[in-house]
Amino acid sequence: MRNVAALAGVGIKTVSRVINGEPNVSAATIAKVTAAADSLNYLPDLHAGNLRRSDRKTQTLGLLVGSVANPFSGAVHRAVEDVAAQRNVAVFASSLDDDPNRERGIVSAFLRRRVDGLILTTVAKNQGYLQPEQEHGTPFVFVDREPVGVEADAVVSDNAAGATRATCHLIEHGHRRIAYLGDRLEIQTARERRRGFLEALGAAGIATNGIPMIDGLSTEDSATVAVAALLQGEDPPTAIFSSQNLITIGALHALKALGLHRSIALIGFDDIPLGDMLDPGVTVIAQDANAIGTLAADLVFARLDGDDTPERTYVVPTSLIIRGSGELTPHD
Amino acid sequence: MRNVAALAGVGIKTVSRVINGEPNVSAATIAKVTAAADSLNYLPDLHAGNLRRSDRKTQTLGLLVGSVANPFSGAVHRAVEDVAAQRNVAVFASSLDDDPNRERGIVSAFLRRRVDGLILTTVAKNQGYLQPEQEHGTPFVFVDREPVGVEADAVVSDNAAGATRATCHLIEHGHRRIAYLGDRLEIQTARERRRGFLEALGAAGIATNGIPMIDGLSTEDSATVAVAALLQGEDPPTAIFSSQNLITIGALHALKALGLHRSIALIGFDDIPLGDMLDPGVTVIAQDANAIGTLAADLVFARLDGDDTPERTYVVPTSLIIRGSGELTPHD
DNA sequence: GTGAAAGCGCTAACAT
DNA sequence: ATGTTAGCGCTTTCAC
Repeated sequence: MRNVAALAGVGIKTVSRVINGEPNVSAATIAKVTAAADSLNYLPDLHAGNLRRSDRKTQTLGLLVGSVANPFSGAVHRAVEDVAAQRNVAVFASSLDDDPNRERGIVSAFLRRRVDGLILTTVAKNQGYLQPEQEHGTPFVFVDREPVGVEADAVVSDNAAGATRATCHLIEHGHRRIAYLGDRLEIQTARERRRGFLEALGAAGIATNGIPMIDGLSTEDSATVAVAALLQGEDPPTAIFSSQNLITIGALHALKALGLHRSIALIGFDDIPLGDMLDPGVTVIAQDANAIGTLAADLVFARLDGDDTPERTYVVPTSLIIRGSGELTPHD
Repeated sequence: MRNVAALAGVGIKTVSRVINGEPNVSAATIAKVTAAADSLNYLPDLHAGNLRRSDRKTQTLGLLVGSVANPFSGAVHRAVEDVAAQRNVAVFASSLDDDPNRERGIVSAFLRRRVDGLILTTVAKNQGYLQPEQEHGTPFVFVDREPVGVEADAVVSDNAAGATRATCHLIEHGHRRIAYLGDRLEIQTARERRRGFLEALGAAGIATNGIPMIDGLSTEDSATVAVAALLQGEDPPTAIFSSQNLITIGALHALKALGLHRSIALIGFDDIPLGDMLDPGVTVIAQDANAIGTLAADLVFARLDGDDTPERTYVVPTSLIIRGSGELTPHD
């Protein structure tokens, strides 16, 4: 900036004014400064400016998701980016892999870089460690899972209701012996979906003891193995409710390998890519990742703009997408 | 930091030494400073430090991809992040949507934030605008597409060879009338894959005039429409080579809607999710997104570590994954 | 082993 | 309409 000022033959503050589009600079001066800046390929240092700027905003957001390689996370990320881009805000993205030990390290890496706000999918038992930073004024929005130990906005799917809907759909198609495939119980959404499943069975008067329930599935392969064992064991289920996209894909592999994909019903929570192209199509409870990401970003910016209404949890509805696999009956 | 120094009863420089793990501080002082920092929830400001630090490294990388919601981009992103995380480097990710007008804006947003290096999938005709920044010492690595107008490292798939391989595979299965579905010709990879396709036909002595070739497909829907028209027109092909994952998915929809998915052969460039679960399975030329991302990140860090060997392009091999759709014959 | 002073690139506050 | 001075939070340099 000094060099630009020297080349343009003006003071450094005038350059600052031109760069930031501040008023009270003559057109001739603007032209001189712009020309000098261009010829030197000058790009202002956002962080140096921020150091002294009164609002202290870095125009940066931190986003923590399950994995940037996961389609659900990717869709959320994209929605957040689109909102942020309109305000010239850049987005840091990190993958958590549902590892509670990485959580604090990643958050602190964001905070050291003085992000203006954070959008987080967390997995640690408690997010109380964020409280000092929150009091300091940094807004947090949790997505997919609600925080524990700190009051903050959260955007989640209606996990229990969606699971109930899926289960009722299977029951309506005549199923009584429905297996449940779940993620690790540390994860809040897994517990919610599990609860919704059990409530549907209860409401239909189906005894839940003896129902095959497998928790703790965290990878596609573990689901494939578990489902294969289940279907080849005694008294196999006539339908399966799978509570997460990778688990659904694992279950599909097992069903296909055993040639049972046209006889055992399946509904998955979370849509899967090309679910409409399989035979039968895969019936799912779809989350609206785009709506979730957009809302989360809007909330962060609203807080940054001074919104100080009480923190709350926003529930984004899921939808049942009927494609065939969930409509198989026990007699197929 | 001042507050920490005051609370610990030491000078500010001593706090700096403790935070950065510099030597020549007594154990007792370290303990005092650490306690003070903890009680104040102190987190150093990375950018303020960087302003005066001699190496001027922000521990930040910029990544520009097609879209963070695209599975290929997501896999590249994840690989880059994993390499960066080992060095405590955070990653900015932005989506380009193959829009040349957005390219410079995003790059300049990264540069204003003084990223240490850039990994870019570009689409503008020319990247000469990066030259001043490159001379200034910022390393660039291009992924998926080579740059024009600037000498820089690039990591690409063997696009032409992969397309040739796919086409030969179809020819070996008896096809002579093979349709080509391509992305917009502004995109370098699209041109390379097109070239590979034509070379395979030429080598087999198949006349290329009259072969149905459709370029400029950029969305799934446009591919569906184009393929439907192609198959219902006069003299339809017996096989299709699709040059990109979204196009392949669009083609699959058209084939299925017309009930031709078991009679028209199809090979796609780029793997697609659940390609193994469809019926028939989708034969593809798969890119190794993980290898591409890892190599690109390794190259950026090598440059940052002082590697000054000549810039070059690295070619990552693709692989043919046989699943059924590419092995249908003209008589099926 | 420790601290004081200067300065990184920029903006706020106050001149002129 | 423009420039000057101080200072953001930190590291450098150098003195103690």
